[in-house]
Amino acid sequence: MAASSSASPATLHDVARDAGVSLATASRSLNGSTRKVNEDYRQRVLAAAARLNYSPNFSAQAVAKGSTSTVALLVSDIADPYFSSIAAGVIRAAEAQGLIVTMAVTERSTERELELVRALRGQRPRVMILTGSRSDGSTSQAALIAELTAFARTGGRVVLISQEGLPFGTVVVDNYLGARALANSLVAAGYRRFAAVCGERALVTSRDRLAGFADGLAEHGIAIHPDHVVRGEFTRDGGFEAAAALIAGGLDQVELVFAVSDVMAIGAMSALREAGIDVPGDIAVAGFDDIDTARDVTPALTTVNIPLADLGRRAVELALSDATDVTDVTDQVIRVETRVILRASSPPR
Amino acid sequence: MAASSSASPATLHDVARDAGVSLATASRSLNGSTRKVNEDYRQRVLAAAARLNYSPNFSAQAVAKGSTSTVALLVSDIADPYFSSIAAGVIRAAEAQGLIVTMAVTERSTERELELVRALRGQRPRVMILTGSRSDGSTSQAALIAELTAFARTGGRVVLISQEGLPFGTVVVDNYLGARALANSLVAAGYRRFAAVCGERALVTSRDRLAGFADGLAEHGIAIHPDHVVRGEFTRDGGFEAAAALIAGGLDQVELVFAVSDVMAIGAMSALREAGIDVPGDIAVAGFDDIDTARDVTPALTTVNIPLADLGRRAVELALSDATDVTDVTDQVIRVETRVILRASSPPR
DNA sequence: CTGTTAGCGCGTTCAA
DNA sequence: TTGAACGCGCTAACAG
Repeated sequence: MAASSSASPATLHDVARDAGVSLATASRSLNGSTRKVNEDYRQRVLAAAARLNYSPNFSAQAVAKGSTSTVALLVSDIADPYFSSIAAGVIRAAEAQGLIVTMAVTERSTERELELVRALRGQRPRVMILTGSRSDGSTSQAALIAELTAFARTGGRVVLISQEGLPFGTVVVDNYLGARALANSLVAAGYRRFAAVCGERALVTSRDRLAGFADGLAEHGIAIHPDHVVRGEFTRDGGFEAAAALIAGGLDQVELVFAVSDVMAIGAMSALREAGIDVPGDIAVAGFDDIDTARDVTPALTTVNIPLADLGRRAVELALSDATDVTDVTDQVIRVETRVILRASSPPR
Repeated sequence: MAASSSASPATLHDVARDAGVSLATASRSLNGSTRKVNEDYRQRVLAAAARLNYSPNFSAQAVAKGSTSTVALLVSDIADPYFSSIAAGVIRAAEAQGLIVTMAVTERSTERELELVRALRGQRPRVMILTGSRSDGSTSQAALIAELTAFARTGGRVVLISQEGLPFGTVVVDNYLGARALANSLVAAGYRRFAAVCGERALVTSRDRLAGFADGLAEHGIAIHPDHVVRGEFTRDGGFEAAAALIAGGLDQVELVFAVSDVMAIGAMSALREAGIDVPGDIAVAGFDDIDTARDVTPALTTVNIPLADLGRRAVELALSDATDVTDVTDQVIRVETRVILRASSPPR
């Protein structure tokens, strides 16, 4: 008996031999779409497979068939609840179709994103889903589009979850309208003096939300003083630091701080708390996304709901919908509704 | 010119032809570990590859080499911050090694877990990492072990993040000791009357933490009244409902509620708040895990820190450490330290 | 150092 | 229906 040296997995060949049938018959019994195999043989093959603990080699299947069952998912940061909720939706939808999900993390770097897309192409995934705000002006952007286009041209499906405008299937969140609706609701609740905590200027998501919010206020003749618009990283800590800067700069009579994401809003709330400022007693806060924890912080966070898991699900559906007719559908867009959620962090005043 | 019908990706063969060299030379230029290729040729191959937008086919490479660069990761729920933080650690460590991560979600079902492990074997991953509490007594457990053993026997590495005891590499969190230390700290802070919010009885993690907590109290002659131990799903909502049951059953003079996970603790805090019970004024709360949001809820949550991202990183390291010498190391165990973090949800009394 | 050739594990034609 | 043979894209001997 050989030593404990690792044996290699049983192959289809082994199964066929063990069952006393041909390779082709074994293949057909184990996978063959339309089964046209004698039931006796089938059973013998199945038994042999079980006996040998056979597991089909996906790589070999992919090479033989010329296609995989893989969905590649690119996120900025999987520990961020925004992305992890979307990922949950993607994975659930993919698994329902028998697809495997591979995941890569850009850590919010557009260069890294490009690298990863390049690498991911090697997997020959059926679908590539990119999530995370586009940031324009980056030098990688053109290269990224080229890479994605090359992928799409060779039969791959690309779906973006973010902003429209790129020539690929896109699941779009109407950040502008959502933020404008939020502004309107907050004005209706009696707020008049606002500050904003934003991400970096190039981030389209952040920019759209700020613009929507500002325009919503403008409808009521309200403007945010430029000193009251502070920027930081698009993370919890970024929100914390931006809010700290805001506090240091003097809050004047600001009544409500709008953060362009819940994650930033939660960071901002922590900063306010640490500065001894009561929320919402001294100052109210609102965010955007409606991540799970938005309802669990105290006070519960006013925000704009996005059906995050749905985003992921619909991205998969969009990708899989039109395997045919790729000509015109390439730039298909699904628009997802947002909904203002008023909670205790912005009581009527 | 052909229609817009999707062309197939350029192959190595195409590149070789375009560069005017042999297949082997092209292969060596593009991947060959120890480069022993004339620089002129190399450049020509690289240029051809760029021109044709060549991307190596990982599946074909895997078939030819007989091994992949894949890490398969199994989690209970990627939207749960506990798992998403671990996943972040796994992905970061894997990407640093040039490995691709595939992810599957069990949705806390042991049957589903078994199915997925079976399916994942088809990928021939180098490593399979399972996270999530073992739950004993499940009928799938034996089959799961068999499946994992088969995988390990054919050269795969298995690493569990959870409880030790299974014959695979394991990253172990000392739940028992951590909970006991927490109990001691809370008694030192002046608490005497406790309730516990737990997961289902079969979940080893939940059980270990409860046992540690109870034993820690016992050192001080304190016991938790059986009526004050409530159970629910190992989720935020499970914590909410368990706490609601606790409230309905009468809190008597309970001073602190210990939830066996932060996620449950946060659910419990919401239930308490909704019942008009002030935390920590009326009743204190403590959790376990130290997920990111633990510090952002109000009051900030007392808990036991686990270095979650590190868990993932160390699991990858453990898996990759001993490709040799598989005999004795198979059941290698890495023990991770925990640390009590007292926060505002359990002020001294 | 280069090119030729034989596989890797499997799907799928094509005859039988 | 079944089986033999070829090919998928690539790596790794082997020979030049």
